[in-house]
Amino acid sequence: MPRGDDQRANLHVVDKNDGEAFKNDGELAHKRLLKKMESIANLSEEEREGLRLITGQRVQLRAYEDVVREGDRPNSMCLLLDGFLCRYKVVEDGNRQIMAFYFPGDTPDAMSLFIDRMDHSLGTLVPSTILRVPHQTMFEVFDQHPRVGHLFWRDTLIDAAVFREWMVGLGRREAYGRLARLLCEVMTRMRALGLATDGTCELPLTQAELGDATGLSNVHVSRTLGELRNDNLLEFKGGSLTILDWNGLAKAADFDASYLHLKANAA
Amino acid sequence: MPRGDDQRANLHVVDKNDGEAFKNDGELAHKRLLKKMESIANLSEEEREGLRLITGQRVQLRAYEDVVREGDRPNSMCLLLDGFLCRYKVVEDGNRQIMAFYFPGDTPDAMSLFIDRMDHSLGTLVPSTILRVPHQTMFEVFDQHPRVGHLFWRDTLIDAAVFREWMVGLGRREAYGRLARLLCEVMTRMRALGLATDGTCELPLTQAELGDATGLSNVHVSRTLGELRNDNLLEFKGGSLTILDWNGLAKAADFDASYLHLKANAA
DNA sequence: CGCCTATTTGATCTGATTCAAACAATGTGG
DNA sequence: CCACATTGTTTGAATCAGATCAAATAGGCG
Repeated sequence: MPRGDDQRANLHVVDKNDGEAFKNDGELAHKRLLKKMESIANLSEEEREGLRLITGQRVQLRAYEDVVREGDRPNSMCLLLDGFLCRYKVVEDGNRQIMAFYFPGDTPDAMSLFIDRMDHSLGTLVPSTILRVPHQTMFEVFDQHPRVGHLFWRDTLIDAAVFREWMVGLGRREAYGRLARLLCEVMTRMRALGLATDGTCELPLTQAELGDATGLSNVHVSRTLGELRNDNLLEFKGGSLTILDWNGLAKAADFDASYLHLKANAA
Repeated sequence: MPRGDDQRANLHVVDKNDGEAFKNDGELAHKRLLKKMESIANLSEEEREGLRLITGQRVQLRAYEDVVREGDRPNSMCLLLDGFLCRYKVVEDGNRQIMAFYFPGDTPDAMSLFIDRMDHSLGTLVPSTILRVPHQTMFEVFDQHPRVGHLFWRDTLIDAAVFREWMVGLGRREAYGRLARLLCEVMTRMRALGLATDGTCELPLTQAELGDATGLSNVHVSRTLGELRNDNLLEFKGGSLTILDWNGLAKAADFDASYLHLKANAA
């Protein structure tokens, strides 16, 4: 990311829920991946076993650091273990468009398995831990367990469905609903990953970043967020989002989670 | 599509180039698919053979007819043989966002292989011919030829890359560049499929449809297109696009085709 | 020719941007 | 522990890109 600082370093720990200690990285990785994949598919025992084979090197990143950058030709795929990532692209006038947010368990650059050169960047928003899984490893797993490949394929397709939904927001919805929608989506996905409690979840974003994601200026985000607050729909401060009135917000957002293609029990 | 009419039925034949007659559907399908896949990957002989196994039922559609509709649970995948499709979603106020255009050789609903329920619709813009390939068939091909599966996976990932590019346009670029970009993309893709000659290709869209794709009103599309014309960058009428000054247009659009991930010889 | 749809052009309005300044919160160094 | 620096948020005023409304014009087609 453009900014190299680390100001908000200790603002944020994504996973407060599980106090358990993990014997090794593999165990945490497996837990995260399992939780994620279970949110989008019913896993067979074979698939679970296949997922267990996905291992790699643990890497700790600071806030506002790039995982991969436009133009890179990565030979590994990242699994987010803890933290918060975004996919973004910077346009010539310096403006930035954030195209997606990623949470623990996500594998946001699975695309690099079949696309050599990154056409955008992926960066952290807070200090984050990732697992770098060699492409080689992934292809071996796919060879042995084609169904696991299909799981990841499904995941990349859902990722694309989210892009489409954002496109509709950017092209055809105004600020109020657009923001409402984004916040509904974040909460829904966080919930599915077990990372939300009582309508509250971590969302360590500045209003400018929210603007980069919704195609709005930071000023207008401030105003619009103010409206949402005024309408008693939500609270958003200190890097944390609380939805006070889910039905109200979902209605304002015209939100229907089906584009996330979550399994019934996860949604 | 909302409109059920067939007004522009004989306005348009996409593939004027090949006068060849095809003994059967399979041959045309194979030709189209090969051309498409060759534009995004270097194919091995095995992959070519695998692609040949992809067969199905030929279906003729009128203009403005849906191939699949939001909410559907298709059990087949469509390969566009001739015509012109778009992916779109309608929002509550009646506005529409077009999310992608598809040309002969594209398989725009490959996603349905791994996503049960359509979260958007896919419709024709002119009379079109598709091949309906049962999911079953596709899975059998993937089983026998995993590399063919990977080709399609790559294709769905490139599709997603195009969504991202459009997102950036919708969120962060103004009308002039946004429109210029779309037209650069269309021309580049058509050229890669061998469906453009001398900077001219078919683009059977109304200005309102162009607006639905760029998130602009038809009125503003008219004005902006006027500017592009005034700047001697292009001509657009009669369902056909001619780019008069590629460098000029690409510059205005800040267009870099790398997000299309075409093979060097195709780009 | 006449109908229908698409395009163009003009006038007005508005959601959102930009510029600017005040204010709040958080972290840093003395 | 306080003062200062930095970054983020809020509010106000001016401006602008694009939408909307409305009417005129142009193209195809039966």
